[in-house]
Amino acid sequence: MPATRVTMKDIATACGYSVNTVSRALRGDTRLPDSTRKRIQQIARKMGYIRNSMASTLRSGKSHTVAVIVNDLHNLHFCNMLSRMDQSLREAGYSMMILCMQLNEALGEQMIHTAISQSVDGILYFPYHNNRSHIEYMEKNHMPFVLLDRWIQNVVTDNVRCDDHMGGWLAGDHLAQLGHKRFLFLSGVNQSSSQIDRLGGFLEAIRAHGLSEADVRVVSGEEVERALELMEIGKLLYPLDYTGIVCFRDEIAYSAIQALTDRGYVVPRDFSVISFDHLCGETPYLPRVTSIYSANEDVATQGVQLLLNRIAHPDLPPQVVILPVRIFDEGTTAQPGQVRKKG
Amino acid sequence: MPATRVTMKDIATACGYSVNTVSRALRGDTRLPDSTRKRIQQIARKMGYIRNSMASTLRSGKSHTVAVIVNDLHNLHFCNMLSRMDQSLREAGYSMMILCMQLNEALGEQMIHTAISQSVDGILYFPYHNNRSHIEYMEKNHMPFVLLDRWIQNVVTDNVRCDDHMGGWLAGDHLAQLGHKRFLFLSGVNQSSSQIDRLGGFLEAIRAHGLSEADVRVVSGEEVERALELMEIGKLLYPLDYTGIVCFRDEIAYSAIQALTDRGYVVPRDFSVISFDHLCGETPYLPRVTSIYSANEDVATQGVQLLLNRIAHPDLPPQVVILPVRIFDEGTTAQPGQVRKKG
DNA sequence: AAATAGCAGATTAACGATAATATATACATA
DNA sequence: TATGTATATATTATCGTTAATCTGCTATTT
Repeated sequence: MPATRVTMKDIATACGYSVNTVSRALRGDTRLPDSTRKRIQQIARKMGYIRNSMASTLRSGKSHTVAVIVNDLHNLHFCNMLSRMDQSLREAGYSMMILCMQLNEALGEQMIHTAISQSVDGILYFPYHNNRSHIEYMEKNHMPFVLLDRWIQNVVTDNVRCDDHMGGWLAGDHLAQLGHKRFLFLSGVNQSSSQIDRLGGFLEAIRAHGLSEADVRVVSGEEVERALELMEIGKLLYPLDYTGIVCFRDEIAYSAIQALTDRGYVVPRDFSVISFDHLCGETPYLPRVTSIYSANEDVATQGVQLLLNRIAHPDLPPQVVILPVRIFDEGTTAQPGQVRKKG
Repeated sequence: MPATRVTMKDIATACGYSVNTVSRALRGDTRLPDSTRKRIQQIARKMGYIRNSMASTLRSGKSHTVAVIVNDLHNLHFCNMLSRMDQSLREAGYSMMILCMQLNEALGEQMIHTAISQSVDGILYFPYHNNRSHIEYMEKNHMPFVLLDRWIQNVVTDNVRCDDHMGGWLAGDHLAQLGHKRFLFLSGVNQSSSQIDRLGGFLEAIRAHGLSEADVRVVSGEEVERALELMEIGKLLYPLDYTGIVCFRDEIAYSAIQALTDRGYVVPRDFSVISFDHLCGETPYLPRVTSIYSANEDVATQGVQLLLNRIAHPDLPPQVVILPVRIFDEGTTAQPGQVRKKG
């Protein structure tokens, strides 16, 4: 084995054709006679040839690679979607490059920079905060992209997300119908569109049941502070007689239920807990929480679809896909009982 | 804004230097006068220049990118490590490319192929089965690589893993010391070195307590069959009077505890459960299971270290790092009580 | 038989960067 | 003054591939 990689030139000399003919044979150009094409392909295989994508991309301008820019690899919600995207993209002949901001959206521009530098054909972007600048950076560089999961204020662009408003409405309607009158809304990071929509839908639903915004206490905190906030649930709840707890995402619900259980409360006897994502549907070992399911796999596949479409047709008008949601009852909600400490 | 990307040539014409000088300035070559370098850098920034990595890699032969080949993105154990690796690599000036086999190791060769095609400088490889062929493929192509988490029979190469034998020993010693006499060992996929080592260590420990292999029932199953297998725990356990359950990884333990609880058993009163990974240490919302902690973050950082070292010094002798393990008691083990159904 | 079209394949010129080499100037040395 | 040395920059070749263009040759048309 030589120390350097086999190139098309090597194949060309080995089989007596020109480099160009080898290139076309290996790309499956049908304008070559079948016999020639097959012979070259066979020799290439025998020589262990591996195409140099750098050269190919440099010359052709197409990398057949898509970057996915994501916030956090610890988050199962994201990981599940990444897995699906990887599959969809591979099926379409694309590679996926994962770029992770490690919860620090300031790195977002750097990630986009890397993606452009690597000549990706497009970007699947999961916005975190409600931040325009990264969008503008992609636009400035003529990079096709699709926003996933959330929307950004005043940005009209390709976007795939779930019907968060409807999700919030379903949660509110569910709890109100059970008879709950006061609520704790444990939200995630401020200013994300998901949070605004879910809360909005929730309020709309309870208003329809004769309740008002005054009956909801919204607690929000940065990811890192979540645990701390939750430690105070007991304090927040008891004097105000909340019985319904709405969590912005399942992980918050897990922690909330844990905190409640640790304090001797029983779910759903003392508190009803409802959440979003329904992670346990996809990942069997996770705790089961009544949750609004938002078809993550569709966000992934449709996102890929939209992006590939955008790459092929840069001048199409922006397309927005809003996916339906439904509620999965896993038994963590019930009619309100009396709120009290056990034992 | 022009429709095409800004190149070094554009910068060169804009500032009156040659392309070569621009290239050196942007790479921070100190043999250029400070004034020139800074001026060029500033102009480049103002023009929104983004280096074309394809061209750079093609010419220089270095991509400053490392591929991580992993099995499954749904697995938190992997995701946690990916996150760390991403961090370590970025700090060292490298990018990370994640390639996922989707639990199908047959795709492994294809992943390596992709990595080589993308001119990565090295590969961090998580072996799944005990399979030599992929290793040989990397060697044949002179690709620096480090095996992570597991070792492969008869393969001597850079390798970072935890002391699985000691881990198994700790688990066995812990349960035997509590007084357990019969065990169920719920293993993951067959033939992985982790499983062999953990089981080996476990057996060694219980032998030291006067017990034997006959006291252990090993149940193994492919990932996909895990759920099914676990549904039979009740059947397997009761007639044979097992009280100690060792799970190959935390997710199996979660499912096992769930299955036991569903059947009316109480952990640890009826069964002691011990496991490996201690995921709940890193991911707070996960169920707490007494578990052998294997310093995942060190596997990640040391793996990166070894690989970068190997890239820099291809002729060093192979290096193996075995990381220490310790037990975290989360209260799912206790002295054996009577095994019986509740209610 | 001349003109045309189609085919198989070769030749040449990029893509955008970096490495190797060359040049021109300024200054120091003998 | 001639020579050497360092500095600052330019010129040229090259990485491996693909795109555009070109050359023969054979077969078909008129």
